[in-house]
Amino acid sequence: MAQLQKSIDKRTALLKATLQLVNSGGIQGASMAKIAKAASISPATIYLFFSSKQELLNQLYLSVKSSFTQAAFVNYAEDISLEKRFKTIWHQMVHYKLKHPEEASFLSQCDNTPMIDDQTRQEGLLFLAPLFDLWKEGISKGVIKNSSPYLLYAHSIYPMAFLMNINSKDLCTADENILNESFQMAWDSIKA
Amino acid sequence: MAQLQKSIDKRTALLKATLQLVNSGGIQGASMAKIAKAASISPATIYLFFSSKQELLNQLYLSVKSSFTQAAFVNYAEDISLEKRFKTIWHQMVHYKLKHPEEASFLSQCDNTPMIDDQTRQEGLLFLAPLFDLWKEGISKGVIKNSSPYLLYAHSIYPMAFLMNINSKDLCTADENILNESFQMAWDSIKA
Amino acid sequence: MAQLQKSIDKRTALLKATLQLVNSGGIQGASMAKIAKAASISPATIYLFFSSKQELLNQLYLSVKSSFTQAAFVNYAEDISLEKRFKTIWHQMVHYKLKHPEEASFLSQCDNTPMIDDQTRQEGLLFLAPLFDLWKEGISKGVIKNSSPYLLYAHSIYPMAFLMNINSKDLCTADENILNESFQMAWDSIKA
Amino acid sequence: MAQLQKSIDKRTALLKATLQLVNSGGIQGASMAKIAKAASISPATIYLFFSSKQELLNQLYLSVKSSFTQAAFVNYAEDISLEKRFKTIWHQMVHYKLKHPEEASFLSQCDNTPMIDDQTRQEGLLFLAPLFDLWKEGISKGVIKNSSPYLLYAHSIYPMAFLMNINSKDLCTADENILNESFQMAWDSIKA
DNA sequence: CATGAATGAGATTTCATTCAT
DNA sequence: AATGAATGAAATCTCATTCAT
Repeated sequence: MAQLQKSIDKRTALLKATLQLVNSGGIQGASMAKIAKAASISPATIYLFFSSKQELLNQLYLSVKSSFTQAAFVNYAEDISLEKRFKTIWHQMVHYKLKHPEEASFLSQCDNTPMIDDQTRQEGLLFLAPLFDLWKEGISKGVIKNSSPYLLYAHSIYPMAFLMNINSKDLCTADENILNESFQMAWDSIKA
Repeated sequence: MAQLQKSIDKRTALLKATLQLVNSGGIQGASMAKIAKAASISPATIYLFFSSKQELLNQLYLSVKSSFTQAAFVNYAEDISLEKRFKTIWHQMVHYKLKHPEEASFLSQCDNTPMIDDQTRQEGLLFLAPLFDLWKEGISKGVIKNSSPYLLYAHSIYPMAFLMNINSKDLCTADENILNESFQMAWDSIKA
Repeated sequence: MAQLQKSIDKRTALLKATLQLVNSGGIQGASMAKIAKAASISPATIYLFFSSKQELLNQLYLSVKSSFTQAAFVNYAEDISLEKRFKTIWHQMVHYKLKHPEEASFLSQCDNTPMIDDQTRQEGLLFLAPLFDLWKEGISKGVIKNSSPYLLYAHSIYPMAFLMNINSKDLCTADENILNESFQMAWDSIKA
Repeated sequence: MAQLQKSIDKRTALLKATLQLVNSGGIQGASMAKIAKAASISPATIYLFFSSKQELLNQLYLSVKSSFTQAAFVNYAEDISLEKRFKTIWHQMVHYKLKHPEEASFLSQCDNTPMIDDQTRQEGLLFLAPLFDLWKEGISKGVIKNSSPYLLYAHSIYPMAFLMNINSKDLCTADENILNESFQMAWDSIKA
């Protein structure tokens, strides 16, 4: 049991070290040697947990995506209006990204790199199922535009990434007002 | 004069070669050696035009961004309604991205890589001045929401990138209907 | 007693696994980790039986050489003509190599690798004693050329390896005729 | 011209360094780093001449094989008896191997390693064409056994490798007498 | 006795960049 | 101005071996 725990800890330490290194120097900057050193293990040991750098990054992607969506869908009550439910999810997403800038930045960096497999990306999308269901319900109720979930995502969720980006670069501070404005735009774009 | 022309041609050839290589193998895959070979010059010669790989990529970024925005703002008549002017710009942007997938993909890849300097990114935004002016006009006329241009951009232009991404991966075909739906969402999000 | 048997079984499994792995991927391809996995034991356990990879290979060499020569000298009757006795041995050797291509290939691979110690190679030659005795007898009877057994071996036995090699690469099929021709050459080369 | 010469020299130095290292420590022992150091260049520079370690070894194989066969077929007069011509070739081969033990040992090590491609091995065989022609002539004249050249090779040339092996290990000194005996065996095995 | 976990050392290969010409 | 040659440094990954349990 102690052994298993140690193993899990090491895996976690590896994922964490990778996250930080990608954050500070990009995917290129996160070399296996640096990751190993940051996790206080030998480079060779990484390969006991992940068969390649690609797999390490893909696993990290899924891990972060999972953590992100879990935060997004917490406190999810079905007994309130659809708009309010969407608003809750949206704000929880933003809140997560503001509170975990490393995770947010990592996910952004993954958006357009060939290091993340298409299949892994697909798996990552599955975590969004509750949101997709919400939209489906909204469409059937005539509250949401009858469009592909991809389109709804592109216009109501994807803009967050840009917002976080410029926020982290001090071009624009994501204060309460800004966030409310942004949510309003998101909602306006998808509401029927 | 002939000398100067030859110099410009080489620079152009370098930028083009880089664009294609980044497109087919990611930024990592575009090594200086490959770029040199694709442009039919010596690796050493690259450094007569660009002081480093970073600068080459930054210059390419500005070049593509410029080409993109030029296409976006062509046929720009001031005598039609503001919505129609925005619609024209929006569709011309989409049209450019569909017609120049390499450029579109390159810009996407640049969105979150540390290879592009913040300063260069800023310069790139300047090309969007006409759009920002349009929004300012719209705001003063009460047609556009009174928000930061960053927010307006995040919600009405940035979603395109996602759309192009999934289009290129065959998850969703960007046909006429989809584009119209997407524009509607963009407009709904920013209109007052 | 059961313990001892289990120990012997493991040793045998290790040798077998090594043989197969060397056969399919060369000596380089047979890593200790793969050998362990193929023999269903832990890498660390190998070192309870063999002090190093070198020793494992050397032991395997002796084991295969022993098995090969045992097959060669079976049914060895002293009451027939010397040529017929040699012919029997020769054909039994060929037969063994054709029937056990993994063993044959392994021995070939060992011929010129520094992984096999000179001393072990010497020990391997001892298994050929009956053949050397036969030659000594032949020499004294004036039936065999009065040469060093090394020379006799080089010309009458060693060529088999080449034959098996090209047979396994489909350059030449070792059918009945070919084998008879080859034996005739072997005999012609050493007969007085 | 000076540049070209320097390039050729470096290639030659690389081949030579590889030959020596393979000779002293086996193919495994000849790491690219050691080869580079022995040739007094950077590891990266090797790849300007050979695209991989495999190719380096294959090229070396062809180079040595070519040098070996050139030595074998020098002073080749057509106006003497077929047996004498064969004898000349045979002795020149032996002479080369005795004088160039590193080359001889390298060729032996190549016999059974997967690092040498089948195709390269085939190319290597082409160098033996004059010998194969000689045999063909001998067969048609009824002087040589009517067998496949592979068989003739296996019994008259291949034994040399074994001889050189044990010679280099002081098991048996390849003096004049031994060589004459060995040639006699080679000839007896293939003569009609 | 047996092992899963761990690793230091080293393997091959790549790359952005420089330098002599 | 232009370059082919060259490279130091670093990348990913492997392997024979050990050790705490």
